[in-house]
Amino acid sequence: MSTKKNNYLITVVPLVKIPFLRNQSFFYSHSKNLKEGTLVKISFGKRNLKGIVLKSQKDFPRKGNLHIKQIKEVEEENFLSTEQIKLAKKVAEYYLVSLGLILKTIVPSRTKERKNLSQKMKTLSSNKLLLNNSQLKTAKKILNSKNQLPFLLFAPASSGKTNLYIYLIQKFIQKNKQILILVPELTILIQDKERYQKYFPQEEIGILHGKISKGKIFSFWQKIKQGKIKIILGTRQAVWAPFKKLGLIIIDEEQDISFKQWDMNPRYDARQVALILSNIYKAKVVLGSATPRIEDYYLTQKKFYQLITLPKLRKKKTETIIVDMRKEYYQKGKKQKTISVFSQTLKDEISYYLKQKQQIMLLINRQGMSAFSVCNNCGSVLRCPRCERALVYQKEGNYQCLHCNYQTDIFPVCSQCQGVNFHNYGIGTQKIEKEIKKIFPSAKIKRVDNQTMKSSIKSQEELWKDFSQKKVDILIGTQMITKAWDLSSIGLIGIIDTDSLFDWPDFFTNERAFSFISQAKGRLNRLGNQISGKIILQTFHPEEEILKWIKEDNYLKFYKEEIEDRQKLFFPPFSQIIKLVYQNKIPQKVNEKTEKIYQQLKKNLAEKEKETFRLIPPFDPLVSKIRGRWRKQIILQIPKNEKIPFFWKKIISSLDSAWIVDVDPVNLS
DNA sequence: AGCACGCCGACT
DNA sequence: GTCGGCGTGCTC
Repeated sequence: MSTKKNNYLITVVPLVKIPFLRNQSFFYSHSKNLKEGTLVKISFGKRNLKGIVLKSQKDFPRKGNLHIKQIKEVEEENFLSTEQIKLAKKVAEYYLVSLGLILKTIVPSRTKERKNLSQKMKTLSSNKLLLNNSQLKTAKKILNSKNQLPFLLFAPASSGKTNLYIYLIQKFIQKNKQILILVPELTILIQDKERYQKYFPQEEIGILHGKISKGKIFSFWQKIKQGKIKIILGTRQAVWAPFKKLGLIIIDEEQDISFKQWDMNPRYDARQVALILSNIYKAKVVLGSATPRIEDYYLTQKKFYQLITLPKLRKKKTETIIVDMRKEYYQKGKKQKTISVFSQTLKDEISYYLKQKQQIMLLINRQGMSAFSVCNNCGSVLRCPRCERALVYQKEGNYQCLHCNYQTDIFPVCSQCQGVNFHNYGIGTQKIEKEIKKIFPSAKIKRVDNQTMKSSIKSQEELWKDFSQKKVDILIGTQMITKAWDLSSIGLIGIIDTDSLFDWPDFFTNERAFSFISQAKGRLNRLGNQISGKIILQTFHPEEEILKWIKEDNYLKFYKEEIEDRQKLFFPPFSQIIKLVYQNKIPQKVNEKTEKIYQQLKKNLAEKEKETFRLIPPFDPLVSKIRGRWRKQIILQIPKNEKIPFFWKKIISSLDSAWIVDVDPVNLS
C-alpha cells in the first residue's frame, strides 16, 4: 500500500524498552530517503515516541498485510553518528537491554542553552608542564605502542599521574584528536576542570555530567560533534558524547564503582562502554589507579592489558598505626565498663596534631548517631516500616531511615511490644562529632556525610574552601569525603571502625576496603610539610592479614591473596555475574516468581554446562524490603570466555518490568 | 510503558 | 449468560 508520496521504507528504532531478543526496529514510510542516525517522531502503538533511523530503502511490493505508519516528523537528520549507533548496538548486546533504551540514554534533549551573558571568560595564565624521566618514559610507551590493548596505569598517590595525563592530552591535541577524560564523581570533576584548564587556556573543555542543564549539555554536544571541543571531561554519561575523532580515553580512579550505573536502567559501566568505544575509534585507553581492580590487574597478568607503572615522586614518610581496640577494653587488665569510641592512641595523636596546627580527618562509614536501636523491653530492633531496615537515631527521640528518609514521630513505639524506651548501638558521624566536641572543646569541627552533602553544591564548595583555608581543624565524615574532595594537607587520619569496612558480605568488600584506606592514606601530607602524616586504624581484629598489606602499601601481596579467593569461589575475573532481582509488594508472590524463573534457568542447562556454569537459587538480599517492596535475587555465574547460553538470554529477555537485570553488578548483597 | 485479548471465576 | 480481574503478548 505505497502511495507515490511516501515511497520510502524507513527502519526506525523507537526509543523505548522492547524485549531485547525481539526485533528492535520497525518499518515506517516517508516521502524521502533518511540517513542512518536521523531523529524522528513516530507513533508506536498508541504512544508518540522519538525514534532513530537505522536505514532507508525504496518501497517495494510487499506481501502480507503489514500496516505501515508514516513518520510523523523529521526532527534532525544525522543526529547520531554511525559510531554512536554501533556503540549502542554493542552495549545493548553486552548488558542484555533493548537497543531503544540505550539510544534513549544517548539522545540529549534538544534545548537551546540559555546564554548567560554575565559569564566572563577568565584569562588564565598558562602553566608550563615539566615531566620527570619516569613520567616521560611511561608516556612514550603509551604513545609508541602499536597495539590496541588498554593500558593499566598502576600509579600510587603523588606519583604525578595528572602530569602524565596532561602530556598525553597535549600530544593528542597536536594530532588534532579528541580526548575523553572520565572521572567517577562530580566533585572531582569540578576540581579537575580547573587543573586541566590551566594547561590548556586556549581550549574549551567540554563538561558532561548529570547535574548540568539540558541546554548546556546540548550546546557541548554540538561543539563536540563539530570537533570544536577537543577535551571532554565528564562522569560516566560522557561516554555517549558524539565524538568526531576520538584518539584517547583516560579513565581516572578506574577502581571506583561510581562508573557503574547500578541504580537504574541501563545498568552500564562506563569503563566497559569506554573499551567498546575505543575499539570503534581505534583510540588508546589509559586506566589509572593506585589500587586497580583485581579484575583489571589480572588482565595485565594475562596480557590483555598493558601494565605501566609510575614510582612515587617523594618518598614521604607516612605512618600506619593499627590500634588493637581489645586492649582498650581490658585496660590495666580490667574490663572497662564504658568504652570510648576513641582509643587512647587516637586521642593522644589528635591532641598532638592539633598542637602542631595540622588538620585531622576522622572517618566512619555510618551516618547519624548510631547504627541501630533496640527496644529496652523486648529487645527487638527498631525498623523502618517501609524498608525493614534499622532506623538510625537522629535527634532527641527522633529516628530516621537512611534508605527512604522515613522519619518517626518524636517518641516512636516498639512495633512488637509497644515499648517506648530504646538503647542506641553503634556509632555514626553525629555521635563522633558530639564526643569529639566534648574532648576537644576548642577545636573547630565540621561534619560531612550524606545529610550535609545533600545540601546545595554551593555549601559543599564552601565547606571545602573552609577546610582548604584551614578554617577547620577536624573534619568528620563518611567514606565519601576521601573520594569527593581533593584534600591535600591532612596530617592525621583516624578510621574509627575499620572492621565495619570488611564485614559486608560481598566478594568485592576487601578490594573496596583496601582501596578506600589506601586512598585515605594518599591524602596525607601531600604538601611539603615537615611533620609526617599518620593514619590510625582502630580494629578488634588486628591480626587480619589484609591490615598488614594495607600498612605496608603492598598491593601485590593483597592481589595474590585476593585472586586466589576469587578463583576458589568462582567470582570475577573467573566468571561473569548476572544478577536478577524481583520486587513486589506481596512477599509470597516474590517467592513464587523467583522460584519459577530459577527452575526455568536450571532446567535446560546441558550436562556439560552444569559443571561449569553456576546458578545461585533465590535469596534475600541484605536489604530485603525497599519502599514497601520485598525483593529476592538470583545470581548467574558464567565462566569467563564462555557465552551466555541462549535459553538463559531468552528467559532474561522475557522478564517483565518488576525484574532488575544487572550484568556485572557492583554488589551481591 | 500502555493496551487489547483471552481465559476463568463469581454473580445478576 | 456476562461482567471483570489479571496474566500474556504486541507495538511497523
